[in-house]
Amino acid sequence: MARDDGDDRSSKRRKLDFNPLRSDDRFADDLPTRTLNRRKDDSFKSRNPTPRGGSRFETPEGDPYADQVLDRDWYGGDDDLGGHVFGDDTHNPFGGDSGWETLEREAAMTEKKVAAFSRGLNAQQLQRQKDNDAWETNRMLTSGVAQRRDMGADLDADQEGTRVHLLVHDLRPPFLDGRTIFTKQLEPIPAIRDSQSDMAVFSRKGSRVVRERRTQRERAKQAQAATNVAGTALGNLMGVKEEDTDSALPIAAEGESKPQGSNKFSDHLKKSDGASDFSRTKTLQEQREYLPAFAVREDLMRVIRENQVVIVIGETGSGKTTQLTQFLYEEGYGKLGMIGCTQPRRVAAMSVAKRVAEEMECELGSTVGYAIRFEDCTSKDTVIKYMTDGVLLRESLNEPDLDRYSCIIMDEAHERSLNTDVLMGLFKKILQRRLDLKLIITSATMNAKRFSDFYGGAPEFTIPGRTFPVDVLFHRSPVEDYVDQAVQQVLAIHVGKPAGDILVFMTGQEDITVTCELLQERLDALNDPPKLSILPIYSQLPADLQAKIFDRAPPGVRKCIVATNIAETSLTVDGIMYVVDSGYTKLKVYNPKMGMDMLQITPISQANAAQRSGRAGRTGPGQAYRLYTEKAFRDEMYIQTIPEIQRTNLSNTVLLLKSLGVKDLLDFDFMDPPPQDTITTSMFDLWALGALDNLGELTDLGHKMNAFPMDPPLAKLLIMSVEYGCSEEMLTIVSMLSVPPVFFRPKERPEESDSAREKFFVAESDHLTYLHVYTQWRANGYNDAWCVRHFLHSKSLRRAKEVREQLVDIMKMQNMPLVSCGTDWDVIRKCICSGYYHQAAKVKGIGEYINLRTSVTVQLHPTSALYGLGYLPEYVVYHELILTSKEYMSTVTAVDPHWLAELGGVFYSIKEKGYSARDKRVIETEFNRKMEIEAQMAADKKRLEEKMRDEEDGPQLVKGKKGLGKDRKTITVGSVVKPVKQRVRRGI
DNA sequence: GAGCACTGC
Repeated sequence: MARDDGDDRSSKRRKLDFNPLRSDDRFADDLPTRTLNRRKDDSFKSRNPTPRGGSRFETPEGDPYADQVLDRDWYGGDDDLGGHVFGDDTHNPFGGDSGWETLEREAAMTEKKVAAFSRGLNAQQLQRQKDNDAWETNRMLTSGVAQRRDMGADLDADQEGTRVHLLVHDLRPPFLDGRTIFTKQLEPIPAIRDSQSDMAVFSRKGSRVVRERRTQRERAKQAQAATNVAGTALGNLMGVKEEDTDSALPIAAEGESKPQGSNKFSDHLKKSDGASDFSRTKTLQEQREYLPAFAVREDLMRVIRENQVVIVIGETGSGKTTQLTQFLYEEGYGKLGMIGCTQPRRVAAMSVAKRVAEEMECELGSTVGYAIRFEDCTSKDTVIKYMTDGVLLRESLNEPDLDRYSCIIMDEAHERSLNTDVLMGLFKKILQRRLDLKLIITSATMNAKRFSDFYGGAPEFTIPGRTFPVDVLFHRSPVEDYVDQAVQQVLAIHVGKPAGDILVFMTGQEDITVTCELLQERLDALNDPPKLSILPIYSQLPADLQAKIFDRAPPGVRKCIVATNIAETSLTVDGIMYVVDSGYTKLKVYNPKMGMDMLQITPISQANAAQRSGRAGRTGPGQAYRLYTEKAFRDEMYIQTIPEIQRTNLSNTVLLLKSLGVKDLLDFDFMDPPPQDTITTSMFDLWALGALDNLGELTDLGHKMNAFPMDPPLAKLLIMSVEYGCSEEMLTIVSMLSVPPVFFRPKERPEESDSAREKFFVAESDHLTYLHVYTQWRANGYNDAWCVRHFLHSKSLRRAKEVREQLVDIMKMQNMPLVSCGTDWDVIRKCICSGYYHQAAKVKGIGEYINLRTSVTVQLHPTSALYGLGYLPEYVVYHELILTSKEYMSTVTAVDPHWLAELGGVFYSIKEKGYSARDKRVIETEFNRKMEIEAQMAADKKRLEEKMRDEEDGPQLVKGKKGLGKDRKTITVGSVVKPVKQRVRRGI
């Protein structure tokens, strides 16, 4: 890149004033942390309970309220846990309206509009920007980071008023011309069963008390902002010094600032002291024999001997997960190959393996081992291998028939994780090639028939469970505000019911916080209330606070755990006797039209409800209070949650299947096929990235991308970074993007954490900001205490380090060199542009951008490094869109429009007045490229159409003609594919 | 000028 031309104007009008790759002394460990003490101002919130909450429980003596509430509001449903009969007509009842939120799209942008948006600022804003420019120029010149000549050239360019305009082309690859079907699921699948139902309406509206709290907080914040400018971006720029009041205020995370070695599960498992009387007094063998699975062992083994596929219905407490593998081992299956058992979660794979190793009295990693990402605890002696489903899926890439295994158990298959579903489809074919392979699928009662039907009527075998009865109580009338009602219910239980802990299911962090606050306030308002220990839990909560829910409460104190879904399957707390179920959850749904995932509050499914209620019956009989009517349960909830494969972005999966040799996705036997829209969007994205060619076949780039366990755009960044000579830096950026957010922003100290974050900003790029954070962390010895001081999640950073190490290994294996570009951030930004050009946006207004291709208006997120820049870069690319109150771009980097045209030639070309010689050259090359692309597309289209004609002549011969059979022995299709309407082409 | 359930490679 010619930096000295002076006409490379839009991208680098600002020079970075520090080097993200050098240890920066502002972050040195020994500097005092600059913090603010805001606690005083905050406190009024918690001392000021709502009048309503205060008065309701002030009954003079006793508390008749509790029983009264129960009598009025509750009755036993006829659906106790044992009595549930779930039909198998489960998914996709397409009754009801679409649950998709459709956002208005702007009409296609005309060229005129493009021109109008080119500045997107009014006169006043322009003036402010000019002032800012002048000020910054001055700062840079005086600080010595910039030479006057550079700045002069930039400013001149601005004054000339020559702007670059991008023209946008709406090209689609020939294989996605709208006539091809890829799946049997042509219609989208609504996330909510009936969008007009009470629960759907209430979930859209949200909880009133939560809204009230939110506005209260905002008002308090405004009041604060008025009296204090320090701690803001402006404050920092102006050099406002803040008092070091840190010592007076221990923050929540400080307590865990002691160095924590690693994220390895083995470390976490040591502290589990769940030893019951039973486990202390009985030998391991006696414990095994006590399990229900033990009693049915002979029958089960016979069924497995006689059938290739068996569905095992293992109820909670049956011991299936630990015993099945051992039975198979004792039966001799281990001599024929490994016995594999997949788990949907890492912790489960690890802890179950540990338990089985103990029972078999062998070292973990010898006969019994486990494999999860970052930890392969197996050896050549391993016979019983526990693993996550993702690990097995990756193994199938290298070993398509899974030859090393004699049996595979897919545990918890009813959860229908994306990986499980893909494996299910793969097994359909594998089993036909490998008649000696045994497949055992374990499932909860209600899904068993689906699995059985899928595998041609495989036998079902039930292992009884060992749980206690749970009384299920439905609310009499629809509950409009689930948070308020949940709080009332908990208090009613607390004051009116015998001892036993309470578990409340909420949707997310905000709900949980409000619930806890309200509970405490209303409890405090009671006259001498019994003691209640209120404990929130959600995954984002720091680990030490999470651990508190497992501590036994002191005598006479009741525990009340307020949790997200995390307590539904991932965490099991003993001693829960009461469950309060809000009936809602946050569900990730994919909107292919907008190409984005969103988290939507939705009513839970009946299966979720059963799972939640069941949590009350682990250690004794329990009660479940459902904050919805029995009618709502029956009519407004899906029987099963829509499987993940039908509500998520599938570019990853499509890429995987393509490289597994699945040429025609229509032929792939999904238990529940993903919707057409989702597949076409995913394919389009892959094509736009260059992973699929114009005919829909995997390209070399696509093959390479498959080696990396991450989303396709990130994999592409890594591959491109080798060409650009910045793979060291890109490895870090990609790792940071693959972990949960690193910036910690506690509600109690928003300003401090904001200013801490701002200190890491690299102008014009959030990607580079991440690089900066990581390099600083490394420069400070990967120190946890340093993270706490700078409001960073050390857990995420450590995870990023692990991811990075794994990616380095893969790069080495792929013979991709690790090279550093030193301090040339333009190279990194250009490389970023090469991976994200399909997600580019142009400035439209203050903090507002418009997606170049889709014309969807998107916002710059206030946490972006570009926000406080003082001006808005004209063109940006972004990592992803997140929908909260608005559509926000998250992780944004400013780019040069020339880069977009050069790298994303399929979509963009340059239109420009006042050409310089360089621009002319660029434009000519781009024009030639464009012509090439168009010629290629036309040729491919012709080829494709010829192929299509061939196929219509002889539908049954298609496979041979497509050349599918050449390098594979047999092509078998599990079930008969329905004949496709003529003139509609089959999938590629 | 804001806030994101849970997994997994």
